[in-house]
Formats: sequence, structure tokens, C-alpha cells
Amino acid sequence: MAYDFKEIEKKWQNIWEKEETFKAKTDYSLPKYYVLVEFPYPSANGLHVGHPRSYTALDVVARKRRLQGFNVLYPMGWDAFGLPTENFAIKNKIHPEIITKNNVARFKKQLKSLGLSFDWSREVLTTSKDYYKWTQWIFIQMFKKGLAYKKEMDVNWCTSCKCVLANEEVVNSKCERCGSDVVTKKKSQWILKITEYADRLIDDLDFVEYILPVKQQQKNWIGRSFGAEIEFKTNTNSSILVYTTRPDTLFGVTYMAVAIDHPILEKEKDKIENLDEILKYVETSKKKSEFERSQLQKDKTGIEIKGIVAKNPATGETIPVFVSDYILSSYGTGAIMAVPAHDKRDFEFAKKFNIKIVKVVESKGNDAELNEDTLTGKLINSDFLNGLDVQSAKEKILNWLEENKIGKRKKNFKLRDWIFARQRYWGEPIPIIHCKNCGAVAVDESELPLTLPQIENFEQTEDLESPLAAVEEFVNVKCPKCGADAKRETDTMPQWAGSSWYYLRYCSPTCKTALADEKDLKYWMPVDWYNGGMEHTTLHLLYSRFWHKFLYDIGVVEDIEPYKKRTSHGMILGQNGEKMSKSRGNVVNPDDVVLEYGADTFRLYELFMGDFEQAAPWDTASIKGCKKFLNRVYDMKEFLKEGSIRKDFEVLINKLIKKVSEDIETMKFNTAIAAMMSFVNEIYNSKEITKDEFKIFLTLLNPFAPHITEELFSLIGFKTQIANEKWPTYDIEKCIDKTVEIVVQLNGKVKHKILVAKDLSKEEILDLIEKDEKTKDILKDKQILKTIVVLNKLVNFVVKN
RNA sequence: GCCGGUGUGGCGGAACGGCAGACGCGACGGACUCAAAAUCCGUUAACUUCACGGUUGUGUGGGUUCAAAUCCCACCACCGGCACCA
Repeated sequence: MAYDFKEIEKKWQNIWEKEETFKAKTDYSLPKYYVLVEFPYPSANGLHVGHPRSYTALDVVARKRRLQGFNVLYPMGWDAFGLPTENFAIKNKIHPEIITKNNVARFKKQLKSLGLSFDWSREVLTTSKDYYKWTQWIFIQMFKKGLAYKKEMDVNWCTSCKCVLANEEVVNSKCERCGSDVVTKKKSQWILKITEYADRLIDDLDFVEYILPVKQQQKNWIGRSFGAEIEFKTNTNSSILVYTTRPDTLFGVTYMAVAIDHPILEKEKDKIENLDEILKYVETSKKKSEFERSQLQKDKTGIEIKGIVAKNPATGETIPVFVSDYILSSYGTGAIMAVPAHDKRDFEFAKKFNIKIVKVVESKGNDAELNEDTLTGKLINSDFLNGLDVQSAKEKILNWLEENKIGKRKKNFKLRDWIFARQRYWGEPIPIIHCKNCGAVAVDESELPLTLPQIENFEQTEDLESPLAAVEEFVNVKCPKCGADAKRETDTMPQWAGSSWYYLRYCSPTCKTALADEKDLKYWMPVDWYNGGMEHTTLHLLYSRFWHKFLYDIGVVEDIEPYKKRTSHGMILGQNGEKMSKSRGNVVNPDDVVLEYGADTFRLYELFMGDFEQAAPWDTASIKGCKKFLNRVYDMKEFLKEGSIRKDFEVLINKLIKKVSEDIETMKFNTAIAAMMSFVNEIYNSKEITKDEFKIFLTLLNPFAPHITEELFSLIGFKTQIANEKWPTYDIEKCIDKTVEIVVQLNGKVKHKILVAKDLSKEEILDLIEKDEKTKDILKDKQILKTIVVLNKLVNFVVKN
């Protein structure tokens, strides 16, 4: 029979709220466990079924930890600054603050209907003044330490929207939203020196428990490489510095190439014979969009710089110097030593410009062919390096370079500094004042929060400035240092600012004197288990690790890493297997599911639908299976009789406890649920369950389906709540069946099975098997070559046919 | 191109050297019902056999092993990330 989930779920949600069941305790003598999920961006669309996958999964973890006796912190909040709200505000002429308030209310109502065990008393909102005060405070500390600086750089400007776009908003040189042309303009931008932490962001990954793909992706993104910086002298008494990861191939360098904005072009312009030609090339290259450049990857272009030649420091040979747009000015030194024999790009270039190709690592194939397999061979054509393997050659040449002061060991990163400014209204104002005399001066900390002025027009100005630039009473201030007339910075912080430290605020959300109270931080940090989407690996996750390390350096936090463990959930796809989106029309609203099936069924299905770490398509029809299961659980009380665990149920129960306990830890929620389903099927076969058995089962199911289990718990006569019970433990001795099924195989193929007592010796098993009629039949006329016995498992007869 | 992931029934997925397809959906048959829904019981990889049974099956091709979805080698397809990073 179907149970009345509407009433039951409402009843228990009210009880939990009234009794503050899930409020983190302030008794800091208890062992703590901090469970964290990425807080949502409260969009106008409301919650979609993808959000709760992470929330229910870690709700299971949080509830289990509480039952295990931990003082659990499982908080929730809102990451509310950002573009979608601002665009909505512009379009509908509503203040973003009001929109945020409405969206938050809706999200909260939706989340509450799912019975998630969040401690709502610690809710944080990144757009509240009490919160962004501390976001600004952190920025000021970074500014004071020289980690925040301003730099002139190219920005994307949409000619139609008249606004600066983030790189992600530019698709094929067009504006993602309106499709108009995007051009680059110069603008002075705030930058955070995340590169200063690059080494630590890689090295400290050794101390955390992140799933492998996350670690790999972060490492790739940071892109550390070890090599050398080598100086090449020119005939003009100047020099060109290059970065290479393969100094051992120095003898194979037959030309050099520099980026289109390399300083040598300016410095040596008097000596360049074909300057006009080069300037023309530079101009055309600059006009090429990112898109065109990537399209033209195969067809290398460039111009030889006439009048300048360089000397290969190893061979002493004179080599030509080119300017080419395949050299990135933002990586390394903006100049390369080219080894056409062993680098694909250099090879293509050399072919096109008829440059000599010298092979320096022995490998199969023609001398004039490209050979990229350069890790296994021995060095050739390389004087004192000849005959060495790559590794030793590298060492030897590095020493040689350093002894002769030609070059030095050097490492490089792909990671760039973080552009930390948006010309937008709906963000944290950057607390800086620009003074003619003093330069950039931080707002005095006593004046924080620097609040967003109330305005009505949220659009950017024509001259690339944020809407704040039009608010005179905001902009015009006195310099805090010298008192002269000065102007406020009008840029705001990017979306990622508030989320870079929110996990700290949850520890003491109302602290007025610091971003969080020292005692609270000491007790709760680090986060024990953090789950979130893979899409945040290189942005949010990396940014917040960076901020945390900075806060560690200035003594605010005690741990070098914020998150002890990081896991990730697979995406929930639409019924058709495609990504859920409004435009595809395949979005499922959790409200509808909760209304029709109830929160417990919804939660269960979210976790049962597939491997948690893998993407899975939503299937409305399949939800019924979870609903049916809960109905059967509800009706199980009809089979109830008083008593403790029955002897012949001991193994079944112990195995179930083990399975569910372990599967939660490894996030195999789907198999944990499957095991509980099997157990229920078993009970339906025997039509009997004792009170003690039922209690254990309900406790195991409770983290998954908290409402129905609490209801049943009280229905069968318990006066307490499961939430106040203990997580059941199992006895490993009792997880083993007393009889085992031995599979009889013939040449590895299963023929039949016999049931025997467990832990029989090899001889005993063989004895039993040989007496067995069926086995005799199978082995009739067969010549046994070999017999393999695996204790408690199988017997395999290898026969001749 | 580089890094990571995934390929198993009609579908979602289990099993991760030892019974392939747990659990669930769907489908089919039956019970209950005037009927439907709900519920309950049974069947459900393919081919083959009246039946007992047999054969083939975990992306493809090889290999290791008494035994491979699982380990090794080579390849293919799809998904995600990075991408002229020297």
C-alpha cells in the first residue's frame, strides 16, 4: 500500500526544524566532521534535478557521520553575485538585490522540501554586506602584500552590447549572447598573482585526498615544466633569451623565432633591414583573431629578420632569426630556439622556409625527417653529448650552460595570473582609491564594507567603465593617505571572489571582528569532505585553494589546504541522454517529482539511478521502482514480531551493515540501495522480521530516506528518533556464510554447483565432488589432466577432448 | 596532438582474476478486479533443442592464465578538459 508521504514528510521536516536536529553543536570537545557541497548560484530558473545529486549524496554522508557520533557541520548558502542576475536586472529594470532575494527564497523552499540535513542557522549569502565586507578585507590584505596589482591588458569588447566580456563569453570572435563582433581593447585591470602560488598549488596536492581526475586536471592547468633559459648572442651585440624543456637538443638548433611583440624588434629596429615588411607582418598577425590563429595552426607563417643573426652557443654556427605568430609572447620568454628535427612545429616551419634540419637524437627514419620520439634514443651530432641518453645529456648540458654562464635551469608554468576585475555593477566593489599623489591606496579597513551604491541603470558606460563610474558621490573621495581629491576604483570583483572563502564563513557566520572566529576555524577546519562538479576544478577549486594558502601565510588559518577530500558527481542528463537545458526542453523540475512521489523517493532515485561519479540520464519511469521499494518498506511493519536478531538472519544482517557502510564511504550509493532492496525482498519471502532487525534496517536506510524511516521507527514503538541512534556495526566473523556453493567447472566452463560446508580442505571438497553423481556423469570417459581447487569457491577439471 | 574518463541485455546499471547481467525500469504471462490503476506471483542476453541440454556472448584484434568484462599489448568509438605552452 502506498503511504502518505506528504503528511509524513511535512511532519518530520517540522520536527527537525523545531528541535534543531541538524544544528552543529558548539561543544568543541566532540569529534568534528565538516561536510561541504558547492553552494548554488540562485538563478531565476530555480533548482533543477542536477543540483540535489550532490546535496543528497553528502546528506547521506552527513547523516551517517552524525549517527557515528560526530559533531557534523553541513551548511548551505548562496553564491549570488554575477552576470545572469545582472542581465535579468537590466532587462526587467529590477534591482539585482531584489531578484537575488526572490531567487534565494525559492531555492531555499525547494531545498527544504527535500529534507536535507543542512544547518540552516549558518546560511551565508555572498551579496550581503556582512559577508562581502570580508571578501573586500581579503583583497586588501592581498593588495598590501603585493599580490594584487593593476596591469594594462587586452579585453574583449562587444561592439553591440557595449561591454567587456569574459573569455568564456566569446565564441569564435563573436559575442556569445548577441552574436556581434568582439574586438580587443586596452584596459587597465586588477590582477591577482596566483602564479606566485603555482608550485604550492601543485606540490600540496600530495597532502590531500582528491579524486585522480581532479588532481590531474589541476596539474595540467598549472602546467609546470622544467627546462632551461639559454642566451643566444646576436651579431648586433644584443642577445635573445629562450626557454626550452630540451636543452639537450641544443646542437640541433638551426634557427630562432620570436613573438610578434618581442622587445628586440623595437630595440634593434635600426639594424633590421626589412623593418617595413616585418611591421606589416606584425600588423596582420595582430588582426588575426584567436579563432583564425588556431585554424591556421598547420600553415606556419613568419618573416626572417634581415640584418640580425644569432649564434648557436654550442656549435658556434650562425643561425637566422624569424618573427612568427606561432610564438606566444605570454609563455616563457616569447622567443624559442628551434629544433626542426625533433619538434613538429619547428619542422613545419623549417620545411616552409628551407632551413637546415639537424638530427641530434638517434632514432629510426631519415635524417631529414621529423622525429618526435626523442626520449629513448642516444644523442648524436652533439659533440660532448654524443652517446649519452636523453636524461644524462640534459644534466650534462645544464651543467655546461651554467659553468659557461650561457644559461641556467628554469621552470615555467602555463598558469596565468587571475584577472580580478569586471566592469559590472553586481559584484563586490574593489576597495581601492586612486590618488594622483599616492597612486592606488586601499580603503581603510574600518570603512568596510564598501557598499554598492543604490542605482537604477546597471549598464556599462561607453568607455569600458562599470556603471559605478557614473555615480559621482561614490567615485569622488579624498585620498585616505594625503587627503587630496581622489577617485574610487569602480570595477567590481569577478563571480569567483565570494566563493573563494565561503567555507570559512560557515564556521562562524555571524562573526563581526574577523572573517571567522579563530576558535571556530581551529575546530572546524579543514573541510573533511567536499563534493562538487568537475567544471569547477580549474576555476573555483583552484582559486579557493590559492586564497586559502594566502590566508595561511598571513596567519588567518592553520591548515595549508582547505579541503581534505574532494569528490565529484556525474551530471544528470535529460531523458534523451542530452545535457539538460531549457532550449532542449528536457529540464526536470524537482518540485514535480517531490509532489508526485515524495522527497524520500526523489532522494533515493537521485542516488540509485547510476554510478554517482558517472553521468546518467534521468528516467521518469524508473522512479517508480524507488517508490515501490519504499512502499514495501512501509508495509514491512506487518511482518514485525518482537525479538532480537534471529540466528539464521545474523549473516544477512551483518553483510548488509557492511555493504551499506562501505558503499557510502566509496560513494557507491546505487549498490548500497540495491543491497537494501534485496534485503527487503528477502523479508517478503520469509514474511517475518524482528524488531531488532527492523531497527537496524531502518537506521541503514535513514540517511537515504530520512522521513519514512523516522515515521516507521516511531510507529513500531520507539520513543526516540533514529537521528539520535547509533550507526550499526557489524561483526566480520558473522559476515561469512556457513555453507558455500562450490562451482564445478570443466575446462573453465561452469557445469554445475554443489552446496558444502564452508572452509573444507582441498581433499574434503574433492572427496565430496567425486562422490557426486552429476560430476561423475560429467567426467565420464574424460581424461583428467589437472584439477584446480579454489577453497570455498570452485573446482576446475582440466580434461583432454 | 596531450591529459583524464567510458564502452556489458530493449534501458539505467552490477560484478573489477573464479557462476556475466545483482538491483531497478521496461516487456510478456498469470492472480485480484465488472474494468482500469495499484498490488502480488512467474518469465525475460542471443541462437538452438519437444526436452535434458548445447553453442555464442562484456567495443575490435592479439596475448598471459586451469580460468579474463576484470591483467598485458595494439587499435576503434564516444564524452570531458587543455591545446602553436617550445
